[in-house]
Parts: sequence; structure tokens; C-alpha cells
Amino acid sequence: MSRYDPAAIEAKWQQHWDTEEVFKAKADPARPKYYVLEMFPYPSGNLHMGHVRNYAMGDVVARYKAACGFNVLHPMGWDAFGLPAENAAMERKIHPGSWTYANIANMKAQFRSLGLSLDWSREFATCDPEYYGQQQALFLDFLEKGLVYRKAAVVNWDPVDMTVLANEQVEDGRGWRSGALVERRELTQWFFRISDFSQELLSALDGLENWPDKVRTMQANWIGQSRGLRFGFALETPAHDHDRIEVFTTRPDTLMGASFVGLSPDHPLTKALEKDNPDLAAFCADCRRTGTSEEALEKAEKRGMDTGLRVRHPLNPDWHLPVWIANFILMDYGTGAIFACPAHDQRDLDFARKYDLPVTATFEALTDPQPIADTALVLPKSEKVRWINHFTGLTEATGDEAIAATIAKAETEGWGTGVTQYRLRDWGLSRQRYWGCPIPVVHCDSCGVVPEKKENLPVKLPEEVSFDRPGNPLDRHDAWRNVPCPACGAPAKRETDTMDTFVDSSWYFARFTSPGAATPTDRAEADYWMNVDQYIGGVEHAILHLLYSRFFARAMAICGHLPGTAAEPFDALFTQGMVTHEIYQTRDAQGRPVYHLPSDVTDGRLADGTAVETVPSAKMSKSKKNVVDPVGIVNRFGADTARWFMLSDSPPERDVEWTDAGAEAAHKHLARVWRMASELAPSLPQAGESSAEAAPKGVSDAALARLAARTIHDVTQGIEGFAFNTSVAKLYAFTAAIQKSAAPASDRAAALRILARLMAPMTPHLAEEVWTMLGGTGLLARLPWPEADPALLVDDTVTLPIQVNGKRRSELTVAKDMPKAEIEKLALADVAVQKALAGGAPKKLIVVPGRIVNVVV
RNA sequence: GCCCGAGUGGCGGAAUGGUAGACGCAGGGGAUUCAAAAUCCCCCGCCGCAAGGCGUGCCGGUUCGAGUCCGGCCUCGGGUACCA
Repeated sequence: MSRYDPAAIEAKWQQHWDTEEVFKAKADPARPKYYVLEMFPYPSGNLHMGHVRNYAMGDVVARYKAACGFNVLHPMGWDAFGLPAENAAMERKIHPGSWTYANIANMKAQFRSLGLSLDWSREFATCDPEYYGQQQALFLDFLEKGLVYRKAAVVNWDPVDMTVLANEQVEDGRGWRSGALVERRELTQWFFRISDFSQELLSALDGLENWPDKVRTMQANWIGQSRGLRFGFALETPAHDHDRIEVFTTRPDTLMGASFVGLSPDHPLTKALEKDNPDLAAFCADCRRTGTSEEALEKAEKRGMDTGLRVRHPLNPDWHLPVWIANFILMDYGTGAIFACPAHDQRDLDFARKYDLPVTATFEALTDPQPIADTALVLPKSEKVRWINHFTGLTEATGDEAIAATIAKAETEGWGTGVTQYRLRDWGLSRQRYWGCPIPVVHCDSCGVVPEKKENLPVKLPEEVSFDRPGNPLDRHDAWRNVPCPACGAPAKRETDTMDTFVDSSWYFARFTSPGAATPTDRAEADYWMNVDQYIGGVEHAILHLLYSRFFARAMAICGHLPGTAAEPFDALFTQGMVTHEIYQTRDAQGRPVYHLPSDVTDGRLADGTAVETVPSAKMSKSKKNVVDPVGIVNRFGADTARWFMLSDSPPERDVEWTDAGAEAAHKHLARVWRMASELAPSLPQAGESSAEAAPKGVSDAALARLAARTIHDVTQGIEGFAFNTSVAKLYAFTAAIQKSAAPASDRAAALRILARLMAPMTPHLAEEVWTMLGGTGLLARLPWPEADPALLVDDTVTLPIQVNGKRRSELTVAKDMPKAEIEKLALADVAVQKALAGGAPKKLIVVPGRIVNVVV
């Protein structure tokens, strides 16, 4: 007897779908559209299991929605710019472009073997000049609308390699290659004015009802709206053209507890003071060696230094406060200067204790007030407290009330202003790297910064570049750099910064609606296909990518490239969990970790016998090399098995740790389905079933028919609710029931045809094969989704558990519509209940019809 | 540090506040086979001979009833603005 042969089956059906262009999307205003999008991959060169999981999920949705009658758009492309290509260029002397396109070719072949319902005719890579040229056009439009500007900002500077480092490339304050202590260096960089949209991006979150709450919360916290007071401390003696220090505080009500004024090491006054104070300069230089990441800054030991300057308290000019520089004050938030109130802020208190600065409480708890020792008194602003020392006359009031009173008083008296502040900063898009989208401007000595002319786009990256020394190859590429000024024609120089790769991924979804258009979008196409109806991707993108895309959609709408209705581009969002795996590492001569692929590790050793350290499971990532190659799985078991396995077991939103164990089991199950079909096929008449039928039509066996209807219902619910693992469980149960059924062959075949249709979104090749074997005609990929006969979904009896004091003691099977009183009677007559009552009367009897009976004794 | 999640048998997990452990894996037993592979059937949270008791990371609370709701922790994961 022949066997389930996925290699043959899968190639055959993939070819059918291709030939008939089943997945090619075409705008059709007469039909409702559905745009399914999974976050596009970075072309690392190999598919990993996270991809399989992500794209299998999207494919379930795409195929299911198509079966439900929607005109589905399901495109794929490549997030192709980025650091790894430059690293490869340095390590292996390959051009980043060649490396990237080779990776794309390789990964595309792997993708195709999965049989995803993708419209490949819309494919593009963000490193295609056709794509990034349109991105440059967008940049110019944004520039014209005032959405882009330049300002100084700090970067991580590696003083040995003389290059800018990504945060990822800074380890414990040192450059990853040179090992040198990094410095913060200021450069003039390009910025998008995303912070102008803070309020809008915040309030529009309310409308994103089909986004996970956790993502909306994370975005809201990231934007970080806060109400506070902005005011100044006058310097006792002006210094370096500063006569006051502006601060922002969300707790102005604690102003009487002020202990000192703190400046960021990057504050303009700090920088001025450094010039004639070598000790201070040394301290600040030290502070700046942590790199630029917020994480590193916040985790660093809290340190400070007295500047010697003194300021006057705004409420009492005779009260003088010292001015300290503290490494935990961020220049990017507020004004880069704070006043510290150690009594009501733990970080300030730790600092005050360390440097012996005064601690003055301004309020105390209503009950059991304690003096401040080593724990600051921090209470919710909504909690009422007793004010010890307030200046608005309040005695007992909440923090919120005290803040409002303080702001009102400050504004009346004219020494401060209530302001709404956001944590969200403008988006710095400049990167000092080669492998990114060139920023299309030219620097001219006489005209200044001049936008490139649109007809000169794309500004293409030069091909001939070398990576034999660190730094940006564009900087030293004179032939590329030296161009005439687009305005005056005089010799000028191109901008050598390229764009952050987040720019590339902030509008690709819009480009997919018309990937060949000579403008960023074709409005007719964009108007038809936008918005993305279902977006699927990793939760690690919950903040940056999604926030940037939301900003871009607004900016594009302002420039006319998208309809205003696409300001929120993703109607529904699903964040899948990650596929994790153990990490294998050894150490290099400097003790830094060197990672190894799981496929290179056998029994905890490399091929040469070196033992590897095993680090607990983490997100599969290129940099940690803890990735599993799905190609081996596909070769051994077929794509359907890989897909089925990734959809079963774990709930989609949760992380899943890759194990080999389940793949075999998944394959056995698919082989069983195939075998059942092949055994039944010869005994069937050649009657075809080709269209939507009131399912489970053709199943006359009552039990099987009921189960078929129930399965249709449950699987549909599972798909609709992104609970693919429970859909899979129901399909397992249905398969087992068909196998055990004694119903006639025609019944079992009809049940199997329903099974095939329900499995089609998950294991599309096997489903087509089984459908055809059992007399179905036409492509399953074009058939409507089965519908359950509602009459078969109703049960007329129900089994109620009987609890005594909340513990299950017995059960009762009754007619579904049995009146409460009768259930009570039956329950009290139950042997277990009688025993528990021991002749007495129940204290309480709870009957929830259709649910449960609870007897309290 | 800060923000957001997650924690249930040996393992992955199921469960509108209502029978905890569906479904699958691993394991045990059996059938078939000369034998094996493949396949099929049965058992399978922990303790206990049993009756029964205990069980959803920990501590407390609300409720007739809590894996689910509330408060406080612990551990792990994601993000932390130049990894994508």
C-alpha cells in the first residue's frame, strides 16, 4: 500500500495554486476585502521556527477569510536594511547587498516550500532602490510639511574604532569589538516630529479595540503624559550666562521638601561648568561612559557631584539649595534638571543619604505616621495625607489636590506654569551607516541644507565600497559624496547619514497595496485595500515599530499618500509569543561570549569536542544563534507537519520552547488522516461534492453528524478567537471519532471531507489531497467555509455537577429545560448529598441552571 | 531601575467565577507480528491498601464556589528610543 508522501503532495498542490493564481490579489470594489499581514522578516538567510509559527498563523487567517468570501490580500516582502549585513561585510568581505539578496533568495525558496497563501507578485525588499526611492520621496514630502528637522543628539562613540555604536554593540559600557569605554558624543542628526503627535497618538489608542490591552497600555506608558509644573530656581550668582535653572516636576506639591537641585551631565550648564572645573569635567566624562541607553543609565550606581553653585528657593529667597550633577537625570526628559525631594522619592532619598543632604518631609500618612529613615514615603496621588508643611493652606488633602493647588498658586503668583509633559521624544532617524536608505539632501556652502530634486530619486547607494576599516563608508566615498547643489549648481556634498531601519518598516504595509507605483502609493489601490484588517507579529514590536507606523500613517495622510481613515493603519493586532530555545555559548580570549547554532552542538559539545555553556531559553535571535532550521523538518516530514505542529499545543500569544518531540507526533496524525482517506476512497461512488452544503451533509449517522456540526462550530470559534491550539485539539478528537465510528463508509467519507475542509487553513496540501481522494471536485482553496447546521448544535440533556460546600460530590443528568425546583428536589435526594446532610436541612442551596448545584451544609 | 506580560501533571497545554488537568507528548500494560517497524486498544496529577485527603508559583482577601476577581510578594520573559 502506498504511504502519505508529503513531498509529492505538497509540490503538486503548490503548483496547482500557482498555475491558477489562486492567491493573486486584485482590487474589486464589488467584493469586501480583507488585508492580512504578518510582520515581514529580516532576511537573515534562514527561516527559523518563529517565522514558521508567525506565517502559519497568518496563513490560517488568510485562507479562512478567503473561504468566508473575502477578497484577501496577503503579501510578503523583506525588511532588508540593517546592521547584520554590514557585520557580514566586515567579517566575510561580502558586499552587504550581495549578502542580503542571496539571503532573500535562500529564504524565499524556504518560504515557498511552506505553501503559504501569499501573493508573491507584490514582493519587494526595502533595499530595492524602487522602494527606498519612494521612501526618499516621502522624506522630502515630510520635510516640506515641517515633519522633519535637524538638531544635536548624543550617540555612543567608540574612541578606538572611531565609529558610532548601536546600543546592542555596547556591553557594560564598552564597545563590543574594541573593548574601549564608550563615550557619549554629540552629532547633528535628523528627527521626525513624532512628539507633535503625542496627544493624538495617546488618545487614539482608545479606538484600537481590536488591539491587545497590554500593547495599548505599553504605548500609553511610553508616550507618558504627565501634568506638572515648570518653574525656575534663580542662581545666587549667575554662571556662564545662566541666571536660573529651569526644572519640570510632577510633584510641585512637595516643593517645601526640596533638598537640592540636580542637573543632567548633559545639561548645557553642566557643559559650561566643565570648562573651568577639571574635577567636574572628569566626573562628567565618567558619567558619560555608560552609553546612551536608558537601561544602562538607570541601572548605573547613582552618583553625584556638588557644583558649588547655589540657587534660591522660589518660595523663600533666603532658603539656598545646592546644585548637584547627578548621573540619573536624563537630558531627554523635561528640562534635564530637577529638584529633589528625598522624603517622597526613593531614588532621591538614596542619593541624599549617600551625600548627606537634608531630608524634609512635606506630608505624613494619616494613620501611624513615621519619620523618614531609609524608605521614602511614596503614596498614590489619590490618597489623602496630612500636610506638615504646605504653602497653599492645605492640611488634609490628596496629592492630586495639592498638585492642582500648587500649580494654581504658582500661575497666580507668576513663578511657574502648569504644563502637560510627554515622555515621548522626537524620533532620531539618522544613522552613520552604509546599509540603509540615504537621506536625500545635499549640503551646500551657500544654500545650506538642500533637498534633492524628486526627479533625481532614488539617491542610490554606491556599489563600490569597502568595509576594511570602521566607520561609515559613505563618508569616505568622494565620488558619491561630491555632487552639485540641486539649488545653485555649485559643488556641494551629499548627506552621508542613512535612515533608521524602522523607517523602512513604518510604511511597507501601505506600499504592498501598490508595490509598483511611481509614487509612494497609488491612492485608488490604497483606498481600497487599507487598512490592514489583521496584523500579526511578535510582541517585541509592541512599542517602537507599531508607534512609528502609527505616526507614519498620519504623516502620509497629511501628504496625501493615504486616506485619513488610514491614520490608524492596523484595525486588529495579534501579538504572538516567541519561539524560544536554549542558547549555547563558549568564551573568547577576552571572556566575551561566542554563540553556537543548535545544529553545531551535539550532547553539549562542538564538533571539535569543546564543551559549551547552556544558557536558559530565550527568544530565538540571529545574534544569539539559538535558532532551529525548519528546512530539516520540512524535508523529513513536510510543510504540513511543520505548520500543524507550530499551531498545536501552545496558545499563539504565549512563548513556545522548541522541542523535536512533537514534530513526529504531528506527522503521525497527518499520516493517519491520509491513510483513513486512502482506505475509504476505493469503496466510494464517484459522486462529487463541490460546493457549500449544509454541513454535515452526507453524514446520516446521528452521532457522527452531531460531532461534525460541533467540530465545525468549535474549530471556527478557535480560528476567530486566535486559539488555533484548541481548534487543533477539536480536530484530533474528530479524527479519532471518525476512525472509531461504525457508520457506513459513505458517512465516514463525508465526515472526512468536512475534516479536510476544516484542516485546510492549517495543512492545506493534505486537505486538498484528502478532498480529492474522497471525490471532492475543484480546489479546496476556492471552496467556501463549511457551516454547521444549528439544529445539531443543541443538546437536550445536560449533566450538572453537584457540590457540597463547593466540592464536587456527585452529578445529575437532567433535561436541559428542567425547572429549578425540580433540580433542587433531585439534588437533595442524591445519595452523596443525603450523606452530607446527615438528616439536617441545607443552610443554602444554589442552583445555576445548566451549570451547577451547590449544597451548603 | 522603570513599563508590560507569564507561571496549572514528568512535558506542551484545556477550562463564559461553576466537575481542574480537554487534546497531544512522554511513560506503563495489552493486541497484531516468526521478530521488528507501523498500526490498534486500555491505564496514566500527588499521597494513601482503602475510606479519604492534598493539589493551578508564594502569602492574604472577596465569594455558596477562585486557575479565573482584588491586595502584597517571588521567579522567568519582552521592551527600555542605534538589534530587528
